[in-house]
Amino acid sequence: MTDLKDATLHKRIRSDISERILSGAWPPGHRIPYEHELMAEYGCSRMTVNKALAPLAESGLIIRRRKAGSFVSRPRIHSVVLDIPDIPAEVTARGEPYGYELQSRKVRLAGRREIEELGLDLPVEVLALRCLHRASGRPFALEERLINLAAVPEAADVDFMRVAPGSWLLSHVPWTEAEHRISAANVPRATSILLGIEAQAACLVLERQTWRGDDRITHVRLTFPGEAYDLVARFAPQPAANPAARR
Amino acid sequence: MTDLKDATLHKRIRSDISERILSGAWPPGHRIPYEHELMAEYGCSRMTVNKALAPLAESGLIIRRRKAGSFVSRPRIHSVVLDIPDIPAEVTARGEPYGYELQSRKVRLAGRREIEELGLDLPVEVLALRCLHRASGRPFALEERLINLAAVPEAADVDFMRVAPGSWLLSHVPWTEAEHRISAANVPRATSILLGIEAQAACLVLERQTWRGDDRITHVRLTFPGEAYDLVARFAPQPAANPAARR
DNA sequence: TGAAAAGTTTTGTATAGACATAAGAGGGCC
DNA sequence: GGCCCTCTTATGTCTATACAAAACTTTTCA
Repeated sequence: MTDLKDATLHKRIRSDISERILSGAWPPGHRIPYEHELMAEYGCSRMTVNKALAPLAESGLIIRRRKAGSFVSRPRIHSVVLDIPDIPAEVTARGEPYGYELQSRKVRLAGRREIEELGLDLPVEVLALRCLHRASGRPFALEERLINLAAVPEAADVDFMRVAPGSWLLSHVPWTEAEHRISAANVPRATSILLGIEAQAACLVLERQTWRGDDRITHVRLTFPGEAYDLVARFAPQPAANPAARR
Repeated sequence: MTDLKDATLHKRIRSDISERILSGAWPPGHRIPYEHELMAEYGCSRMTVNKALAPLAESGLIIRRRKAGSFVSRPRIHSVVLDIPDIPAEVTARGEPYGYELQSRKVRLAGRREIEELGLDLPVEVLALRCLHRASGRPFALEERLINLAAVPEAADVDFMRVAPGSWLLSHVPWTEAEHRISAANVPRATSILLGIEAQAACLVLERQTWRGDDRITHVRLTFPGEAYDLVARFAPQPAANPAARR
């Protein structure tokens, strides 16, 4: 019951409770002790109990209702923390030498399809980049990226032969929102040739759209050969670190 | 600066600060005001300021050091909350009629490959299920599931003709950990026939392994026709609700 | 000069009390 | 029975205070 790992009292109360919930000892719907009962049990003040319970309510593990009490929440949380890869870091983390190659770079007005991908209304100057990431010399991912030069004019002067656009953007442009779309696709022949795979082989496609406030910063499509790549998300419900890993 | 949406003071302080960080006004490394400065600015007690800042530190957006102060943390968080679908809910949420069909059900000793998928050491009795989920009559997902009967003996008596195994497990068996693997694959011919797609069409494959403590509960592989299905994760860094959606 | 000691500042945790708010429980009235 | 009002109870938020721990700064003393 008393967990010696957690030094402070409110953390110990919190982990005692979440442990009982997650072990199934307290099933969904079960009423957990009132604050004053926990005060008595742990011999502490109500603020301390409240500090233990409030984050459990915020994370959705319990539901609190005035007068009624606190209850283990019914619908089990069903979301997962997915670690989205920064490709150079990802490849080197696997212990493979990382290679990067800028294949094309153009500044131009966004085409119709690109306007849609960037979600813009009117034509705008974009920087269009296509890069190939390699692991141990083999193609690892094809990156097709549009950068909105109206929002990030500095990008026009960066030497993307040397630095990958994802890394540069991540460290130079703050963002407030991102949307990821993960899908499977049969890619066009040109793409399959670049990736060195068969024409009909399935690929994992990760698209990311990034905003800063209302400005669209960038849209990127990463195409991974399906055979060689998985995304792995591990959910350990405690709001601790997220130990995501990849094959 | 002052956000009228957030009724309570500590939430307003919290969102004011995270807003300035996420907009880039306070870049990584920037020292945010001391607690006593925020007390003066908002005219409140230190406990209230602390209640605003503590979750920001816990979520990793800021780093707090005694004597030195609190700072915007350097490495930008790069993970994403992905909403993993409960298929019946998912289909009906799209406004399509949901159909479910149990295709096969067997209790048997786990085969070699299945032992590996369940991560077991020795042979064990499993319940093997194959179900097809339909949306508007069309195949939506193929579910291939193994349930470890040593861990969940009750599953042997459930009528999985009527209730989908995912829904039953979710509401009857608590779990403590889950690992998800997302990949793209060209599926075997038998699967493509079941899903009513071309033999070489790419599919999105979602595998989930669930634990309760050290016991493996279930392993499931969901295969979605790639053309018809995306996973979408929207990252809005506020630790509020996760507004995930799907195409 | 240089290392140890003392002081200062900031965060971390906890207490006790106060008032507000929501909502279930029960009683009385039509 | 059904409806409204009041009473009660549990949570929600906040204050003021206290002491502890960490870490940077200054002073002291060998």
